[in-house]
Amino acid sequence: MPSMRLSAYPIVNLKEVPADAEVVSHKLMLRAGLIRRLSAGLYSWMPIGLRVLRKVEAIVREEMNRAGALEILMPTIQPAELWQESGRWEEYGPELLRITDRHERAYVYGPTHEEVVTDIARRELRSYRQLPVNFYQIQLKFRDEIRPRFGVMRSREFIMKDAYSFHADEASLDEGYRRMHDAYQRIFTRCGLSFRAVHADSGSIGGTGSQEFHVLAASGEDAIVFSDGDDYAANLELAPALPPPGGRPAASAPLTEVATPKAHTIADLVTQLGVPASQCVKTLIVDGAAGDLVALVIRGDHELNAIKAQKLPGVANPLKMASPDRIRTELGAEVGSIGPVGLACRLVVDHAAAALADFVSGANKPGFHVTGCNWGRDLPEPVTADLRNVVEGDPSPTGNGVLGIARGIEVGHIFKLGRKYSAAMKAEVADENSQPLTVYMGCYGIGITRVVAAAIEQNHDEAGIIWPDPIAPFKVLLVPMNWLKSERVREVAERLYRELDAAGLEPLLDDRDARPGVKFADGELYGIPHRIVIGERGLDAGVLEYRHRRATDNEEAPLEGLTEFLRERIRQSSTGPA
RNA sequence: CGGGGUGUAGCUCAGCCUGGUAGAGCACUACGUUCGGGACGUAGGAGUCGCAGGUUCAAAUCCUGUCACCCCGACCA
Repeated sequence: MPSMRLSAYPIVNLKEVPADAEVVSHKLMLRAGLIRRLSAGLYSWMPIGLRVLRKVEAIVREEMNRAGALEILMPTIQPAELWQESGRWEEYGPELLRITDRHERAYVYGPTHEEVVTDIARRELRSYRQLPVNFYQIQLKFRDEIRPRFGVMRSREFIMKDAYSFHADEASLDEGYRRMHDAYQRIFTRCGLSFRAVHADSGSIGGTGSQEFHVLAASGEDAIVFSDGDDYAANLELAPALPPPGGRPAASAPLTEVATPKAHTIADLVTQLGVPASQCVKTLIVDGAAGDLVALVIRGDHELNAIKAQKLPGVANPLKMASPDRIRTELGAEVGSIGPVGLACRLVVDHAAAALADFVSGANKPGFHVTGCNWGRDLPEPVTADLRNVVEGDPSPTGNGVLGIARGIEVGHIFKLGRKYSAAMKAEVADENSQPLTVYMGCYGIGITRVVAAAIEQNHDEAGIIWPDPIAPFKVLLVPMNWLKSERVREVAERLYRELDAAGLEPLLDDRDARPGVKFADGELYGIPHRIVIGERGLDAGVLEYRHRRATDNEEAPLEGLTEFLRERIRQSSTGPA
């Protein structure tokens, strides 16, 4: 990529951030002038931002090619017929931007390309001997998000690398999936990011296996569960909560009704009755699949896991909380004082709640709760299930170690699709007996634009961005002091700029007539990892000053052989992500 | 979609309640001083007050409509 002189760069960076920026990456990208907003969820990439984007793309492209995938480019606009054929014209909902051309023909602006690529496959692929094959592209997508936010992190238009593999059998699909998994590991490692591959819910796209790749960052939107005992990692939605070890303690207290005026929450109970939340039980009423109601019982200190709950037989999917009116008329209870005792409703009890003795719950009577409640004595032995989110310290489902929870930003997702699209769209090849064989598919995405934002979320400080070397827009920032007046500084700076440029170290020369403080501050905002200061002071001693963006002190750098010096520093800072 | 909020200079915002013909800081231009951690002075340019209608002698300000943008919301038992 070409190097650059800042005097030729017209984009002014901002001291104050536009009021609508909430997350750091959005603020910093705006401040540094990497992106500019055009409209809700639509951003232009400015020169320096584009450089970063291109670097990520280049790494992705190299690793996809290395993994044997073939790059193609499919249109962003797709005919509605394909979506009608796959069934997603109805399924996809308002996120799908539907457009009509001058002939009143229906199109969509593609939010993803399964249909188009499957269409390519069924036209081009004739024989099982052409399999397996993996087509990928790096292309714009559009998803009409209800509420685009966080800048480029959740925008409506974004750049995605999407790959689709086609296989003759499941073993081949497994193998292709594994290759993509390995390629993703290499991609995010090469980007210099700290990340985790986690087991995921395959959700609406369907299919059998799926993993998400998350960049770890405190501001991440997703909770990721991982074990300290092995490499188990999963989405919070998916992590199973094991039943507590050991049996249930014996009942020791009598069932007692207590007045609890104005206690509507577990927190109220804790303060009014002086019991820990873990001795309370909450009873949530949800719609059943058959139009009935189902009561879900979990411990007071736990949270309901909607994904787990809606997978229960007899529970409406998607999960829907019952309306207070229905609860009143059909169960004769008020929200806020519901309990399992004597409730005229099917009960499903979380393992942890089922292991309680002498617990507290609602009395199904406004203003009253019951204490000393016991399964098998005051009410039947419960039907149990896993209903809750795991919490820190729960045992790992693999049996090794305990679980911790971290936050992550989803930047990649790999799926085994199976035959969902190939069957719907008749993507068939001839098998060894010339019989039609419906192909197996996998799909693999990386949010390229989101990777850029995630890299910033993970790597920044008060002063600005700290790019990992491999995706930094420039590797080296040259800051000449007293640029206008000192001919000596100017000569050295020019020489070094040409030298570093020729060596491929992508220098950015700050040749603006600006005060040093401004140059330093801007350099830190931009996050250029390696900085060289050229000043009279150093030149007198025959040296330059070097400082890594993460360092707090300067060190000497040689005037002669600077290229080698920097190569070594770059090697060091590229080896390990922070 | 429901609820709330905001549209005034490139950016951040004041002015609106109580109508009288538009301001500050940053940014920008010119000159001078300054110059190793976001300088200072002087002078200056820049705004259809989102848009349309209405009320009024007079509207950024009041009324109606409209558009755009932002925030919150399905974990309450």
